[in-house]
Amino acid sequence: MRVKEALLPESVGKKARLFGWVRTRRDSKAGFSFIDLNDGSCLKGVQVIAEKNLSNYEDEILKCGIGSSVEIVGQIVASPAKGQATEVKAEEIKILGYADPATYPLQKKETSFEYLRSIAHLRPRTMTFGAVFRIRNEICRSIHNFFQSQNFIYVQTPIVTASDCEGAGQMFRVTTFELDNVPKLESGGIDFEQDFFGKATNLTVSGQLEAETFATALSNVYTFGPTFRAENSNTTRHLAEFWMVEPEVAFCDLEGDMDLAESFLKTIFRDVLNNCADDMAFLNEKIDNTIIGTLKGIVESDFERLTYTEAVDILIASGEKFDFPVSWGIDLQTEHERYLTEKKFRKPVILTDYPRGIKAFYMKLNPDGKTVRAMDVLVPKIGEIIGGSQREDNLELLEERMKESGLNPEEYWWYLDLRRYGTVPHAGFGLGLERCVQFVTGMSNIRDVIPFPRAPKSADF
RNA sequence: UCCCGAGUAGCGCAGCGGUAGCGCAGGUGACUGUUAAUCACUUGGUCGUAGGUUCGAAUCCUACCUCGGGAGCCA
Repeated sequence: MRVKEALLPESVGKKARLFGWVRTRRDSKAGFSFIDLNDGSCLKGVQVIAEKNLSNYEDEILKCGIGSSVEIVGQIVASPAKGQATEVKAEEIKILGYADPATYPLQKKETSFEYLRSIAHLRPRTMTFGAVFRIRNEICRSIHNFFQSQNFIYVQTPIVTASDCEGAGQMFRVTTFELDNVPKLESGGIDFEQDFFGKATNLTVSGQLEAETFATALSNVYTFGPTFRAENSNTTRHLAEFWMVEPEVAFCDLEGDMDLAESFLKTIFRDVLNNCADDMAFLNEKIDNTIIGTLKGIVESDFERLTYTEAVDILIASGEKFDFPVSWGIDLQTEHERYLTEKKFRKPVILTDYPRGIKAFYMKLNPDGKTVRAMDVLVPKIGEIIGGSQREDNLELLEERMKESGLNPEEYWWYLDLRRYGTVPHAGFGLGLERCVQFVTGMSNIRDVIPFPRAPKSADF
């Protein structure tokens, strides 16, 4: 039985065999101890009563402190004291593994997230991280449910890619070369033909282009996997390795894309509110007392939708003093996005139709020739949580945009084939999983919502 | 990468030119159907690293390292 079940009032009267870790132990001279047992199945631990008539009470139970792992067999009874409905009257307690209280890094007291990052192998045992990672799991389940229930096909796109540029950021090189002896061409360049794949390869920065190939065959698809960016970003919302969800939908325009993104986020938030109530209540109390209210508000209202041009007009007319002045054509700064989401509208905002010059080559050109059918979903505090677009489905325009972006269309022959043979309007977006978890949980640093964060100068564990 | 800020006991912090302190954790004892239990006593630190200024540096200066916050890049 898991602790979660042992806590239910209807479990009273049942016999239980529980496994878990000791959170705290309180001894009573009256001849028994309270053991707070947690197994990660839920936020709370179950209170175990260990009486001194247990054969190993003196020499084992009184020595098992915080962090020790135990197996407990006992009867679930109604608790006579406040604080819990049930407790376990132990009949047998086996110590599976001691944790020396003098050196065990976790304490009963709250510990800084900064320090917990340095013991990332133990931090899942804390209340906060347990809650965060149960919620992260619920979000992942919700993501799959959302797409599967609408007959999207889950496609696994490659992690190693030979596209030398997918339009997004610095990439990690993948090679089997000995770095102190890299084969060179006579011209002095690197001879990638001798490398493992016979060409230069990198870790993927996005599965989108590959997902498009499946969308133009299976209609509705999504990817969900790790993504890598070698940017030297040192912020609370960037990682070098993160997880991204990328739906791609054929026969869909930007409006359909926005509708999908909005119902997608609402579904995730609703599922978390419904299925992680205890964990959310805990985080709402300890981390950020606005998260539950914010999520409920979002689920019940419509996202604000406006064009980039309208947003620029609003920002100019706002009278706010921005560090970066606003004018049509600039990329919006964090301060501008925050004004829109946190001050002006106080809810998620979808911005569309950005200037072509600041967006990726694959986004569909509007008839005005100046803007593209892009959309960014912005949320308070986090900023961009989803970035998407309707894709350029016109062969000539796409080739033109590639050249404009300094890309060689020949290297993307397979991508262009999708427009050459039976092209269709299609659209999609990318959701940064960790940013979503951050937004939902209120955790301020993205490194605290992924089990083992990878960031510049940081790849421990 | 840029701009700030911080590195002092296992953890959280104070001290900011004159012989290193508090809370929590750990240890010992008392007390108790307890809830981050409580109370008393107690162990524990070449003050991030390397230089420099000074009679004297945790404290002032320089460089470096690491961490945090903000910015850029983005998800």
